[in-house]
Amino acid sequence: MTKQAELPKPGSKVRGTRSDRPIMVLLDLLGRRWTLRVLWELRDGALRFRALQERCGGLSPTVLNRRLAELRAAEIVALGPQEGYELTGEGRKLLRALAPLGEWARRWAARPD
Amino acid sequence: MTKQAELPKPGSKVRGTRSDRPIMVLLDLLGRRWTLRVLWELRDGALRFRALQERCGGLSPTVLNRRLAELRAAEIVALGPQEGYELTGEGRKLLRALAPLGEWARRWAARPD
DNA sequence: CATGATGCTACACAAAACGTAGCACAAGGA
DNA sequence: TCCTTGTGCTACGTTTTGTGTAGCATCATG
Repeated sequence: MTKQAELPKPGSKVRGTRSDRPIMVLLDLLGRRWTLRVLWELRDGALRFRALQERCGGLSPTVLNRRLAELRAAEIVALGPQEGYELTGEGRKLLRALAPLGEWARRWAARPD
Repeated sequence: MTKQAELPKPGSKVRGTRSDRPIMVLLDLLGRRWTLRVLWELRDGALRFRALQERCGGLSPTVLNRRLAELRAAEIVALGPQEGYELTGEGRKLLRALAPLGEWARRWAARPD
């Protein structure tokens, strides 16, 4: 066993944060490098470790593994033995809550500079 | 003038990402440490530099300044001379797109472990 | 001309992420 | 049996990013 994934959970102090409000915990978790991207890439179904890594532009396995451990500890992502990494029920809800970002990003990218 | 804020914009390659799709650019921007938190803290109105710093648990001015530069370059945040840092019109829309997170986080924190 | 508030920078140190290599295990085929 | 392929994952040296503290320049106020 290696080091336990540092799952931010209410009650424990969060990286640089004194608050234990759920939203802070969540923002901390999602604010780590690649986390949002990983979730996004899982939106259409399960992916195996290496496939996920490739989708994310070949990020280092070190970080991918850590992010996956965190997301699994948070019960947002699960590893199915056949299917690979996939969103849990809650994970899918989270992604749905994140969905408006796609629309916003498209308009944002088209802004006149 | 110091180093230009590395504004991810479509067309430029994004940190570790070869894609120029707007959503990737956005996920990269929001996935930097403290970015989501800073936006969240600005949800109720403008804050001055030091106030914002304190709200974020006293993060270092170095990083806060960099994040603010990025968000200003992205036209998500603006600095009003009297009011302080505040969300732009687009910024407010982005935060509205992010709003469901609060609800999700509350249910998520209450999950039975 | 002090005082306090503003935004911001410098710098030495620590933590996080990167890139590459490779391990242990299991399944499939020769 | 041995070879290959794919699985998730770890080691380790380098680079990038963030931290913590100090302090600067500017401006308004007393």
